[in-house]
Amino acid sequence: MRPLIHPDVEDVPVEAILHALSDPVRVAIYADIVGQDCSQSCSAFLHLRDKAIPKSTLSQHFKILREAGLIRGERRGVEMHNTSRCAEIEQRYPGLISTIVNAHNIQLASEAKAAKKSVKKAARRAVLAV
Amino acid sequence: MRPLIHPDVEDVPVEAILHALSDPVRVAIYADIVGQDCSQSCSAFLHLRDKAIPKSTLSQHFKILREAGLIRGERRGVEMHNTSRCAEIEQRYPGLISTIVNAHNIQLASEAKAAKKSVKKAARRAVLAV
DNA sequence: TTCATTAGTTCGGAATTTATGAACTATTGC
DNA sequence: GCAATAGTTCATAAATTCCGAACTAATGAA
Repeated sequence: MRPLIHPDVEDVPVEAILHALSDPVRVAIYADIVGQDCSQSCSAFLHLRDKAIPKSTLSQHFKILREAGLIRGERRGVEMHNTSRCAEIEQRYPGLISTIVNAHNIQLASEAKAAKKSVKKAARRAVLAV
Repeated sequence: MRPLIHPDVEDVPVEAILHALSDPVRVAIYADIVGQDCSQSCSAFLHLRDKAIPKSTLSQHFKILREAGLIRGERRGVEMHNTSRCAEIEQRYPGLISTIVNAHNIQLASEAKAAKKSVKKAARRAVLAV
């Protein structure tokens, strides 16, 4: 097995970072890792496993996040420990990570709101249908 | 010819914005359009035409930027007038556009520096080779 | 040690996306 | 009308991404 690649943040073009975070599964994973304040983490993917994302795909996603300099992965025995490298990126591209994660959270919030509304609408329809 | 699509910013997921800006040609175009303060613009692409980017490809790039809600395109006679929709995006995702454009500029600056260095190195090599 | 289990990677081909030349549309000016 | 210009669309070639199957590497139990 090849060793994991962790590029110097200086060598990562912004496009690579944006590309890494332009996938819904990857932003979700990344926001999750950043969210738990760079501390513990067994693998942010257990709750994604349910969503039927095959592990080979997840492995690729983690690789892309790693090679965009976004996360650091360390083998801990049989499993992987992933931590965010936000401090390093902050140094090179100030504000980038926090605004993106923030935007992602805004989106999650508005999705949740929309879902609630559509439930209400469905309920209203159900009432009208009686 | 189909009419141009300009989605409501509310309907654009962050991923679409990040994806649109994860291409070197597109960030360059977009940074350029944002750069000229949402005012004039004939088409930010004249200087890219030199770089041998075919016009069908450029057309696609503009389409992707438009459909990510990043720019507004208006036909003005035979040509296109493109303006940034940064104010609308700022409202929904505060700071997102400015930090990304900023990061892009930081990268351009460091690339310019690296290029200068490598010129100096080449010059040094040339001297040593005499 | 050997076997089984768990976590993750790698490989290869299918599915999807992107790039681009050629043909087309729409507008302007002659 | 015709020619020129700016941009779009279409079809297909090229590049990416997805994902199942096979593999590796570490752990624990027998």
